[in-house]
Amino acid sequence: MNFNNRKPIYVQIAEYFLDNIISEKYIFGDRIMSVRELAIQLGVNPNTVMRAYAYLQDKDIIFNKRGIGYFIAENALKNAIEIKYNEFTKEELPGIFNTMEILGITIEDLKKLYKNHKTNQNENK
Amino acid sequence: MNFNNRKPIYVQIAEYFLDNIISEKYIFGDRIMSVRELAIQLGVNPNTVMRAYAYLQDKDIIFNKRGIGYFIAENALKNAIEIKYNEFTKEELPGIFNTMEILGITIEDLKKLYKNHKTNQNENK
Amino acid sequence: MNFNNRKPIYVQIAEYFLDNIISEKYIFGDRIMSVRELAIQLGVNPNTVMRAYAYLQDKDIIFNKRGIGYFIAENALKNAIEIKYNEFTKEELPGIFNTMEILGITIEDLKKLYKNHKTNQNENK
Amino acid sequence: MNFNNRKPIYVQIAEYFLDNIISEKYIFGDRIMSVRELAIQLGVNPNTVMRAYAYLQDKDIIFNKRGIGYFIAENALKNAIEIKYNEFTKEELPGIFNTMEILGITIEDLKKLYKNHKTNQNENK
DNA sequence: GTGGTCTAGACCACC
DNA sequence: GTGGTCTAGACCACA
Repeated sequence: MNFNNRKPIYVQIAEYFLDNIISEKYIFGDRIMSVRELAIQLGVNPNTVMRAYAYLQDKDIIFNKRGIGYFIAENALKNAIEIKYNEFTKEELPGIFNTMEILGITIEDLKKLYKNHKTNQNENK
Repeated sequence: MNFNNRKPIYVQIAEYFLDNIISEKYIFGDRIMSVRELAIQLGVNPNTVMRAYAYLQDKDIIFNKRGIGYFIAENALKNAIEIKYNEFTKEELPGIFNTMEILGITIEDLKKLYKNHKTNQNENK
Repeated sequence: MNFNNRKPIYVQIAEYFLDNIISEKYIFGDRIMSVRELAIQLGVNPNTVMRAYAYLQDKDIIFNKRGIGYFIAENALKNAIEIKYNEFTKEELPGIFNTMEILGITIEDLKKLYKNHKTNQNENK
Repeated sequence: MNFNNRKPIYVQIAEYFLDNIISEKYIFGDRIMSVRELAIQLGVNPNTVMRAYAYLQDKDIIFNKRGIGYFIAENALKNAIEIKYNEFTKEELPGIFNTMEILGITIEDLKKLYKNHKTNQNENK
């Protein structure tokens, strides 16, 4: 995983799980890596992973069996979608729409930018 | 001006000028408020305003006449648009498009969300 | 490090890093002193160091790992040379050449002055 | 006269006189513009001109006849050369030589840069 | 009056 | 521990 500097690392870790739960790579009951393991794999301080897990646990995305590990919760999929969707529409979109108006970018323009985005993505594969 | 907590104040001050330059409320040659003046008006420390002005000067949006004050630079409009546009397409859009794919949101869905956004905006007026 | 009064301290700190990157005393990946550490060592306020670091980061000379510290960036050498060279040829040389013409100093004269300079340097060692 | 922002305006005004005295456009006994006149012509605060004149008077480059005006002093040429030369060799050159060493620029390189400089100058005429 | 630099010290988020 | 932002207040050069 490559971290960018615009968001806290622990947030990026949490998002990684949210995304993979939504795309159902992780499903109810799956055990996820231990804090220590993941920290080593990511080259990151265990506290940072811990913080991501604490966040996910708080949101009912994962749960903890003491002494055993962390597991995907029953409502993980539903909750993950809800979190992501709310964040998207309430936190991100207003700013985006605002900027679009200031710059005079229309939804049609956005469509073109989206196509470019997809093209670039495929090229980098 | 109301500050939100998600971004540093000095960034929000700089953005205020960028936005108003793009909408041509400020044009080439206009003098902007002195550091002290604006600081008092915003209820903020002069250093904080200074930081915003230093950023804008570095980006060729404003320039300084010694002992007199800050003025909108000749290429302010061009540069402001460039900064805002790059910020938008390079920093914000990729994340947005990513989230849209994960959540299965299409450009058509976005259009609807945009209409809602506009409606809410008008209601709050 | 001894500061002179002709330039702001934060500029002199930044130049110290530029020079040492160019002479390859600092290379890609090296961690530099933390803001606080360097501030104490130089007997200077952390804000002043911070300002130098912010400048260097903006110019892609150093980068930050969150919560860990600042490191020499990959293109630090290239960028540092470019900055220094541009500063030299665009800002300093024109004035120098102008003064030389007014005073009737030739490049040959300069060569002699350079030799004196080197001699004095060695005597002071 | 176009001012640049790297030096105080009053210094640039003083330098204008020094240069023109050295090139003997102004000679002993010439009356120079009054403070007010020059201030208006330059679009500058009279205090700023006053400061330049005070500096020049202090260095025995000009003198004042009360109620009449400022005049070029007898030893203006000699003094102007001395000031300019000292400043050049003591203040400017050491820094230049230093930078040259850091960047690995030789006197031969400088010769080429000087030729470019002259070429550009002629093109702009 | 203008900006520019600096200090001292606080508080916060993050690792 | 790390950086980042902000305040309060000082001092200075310059116009």
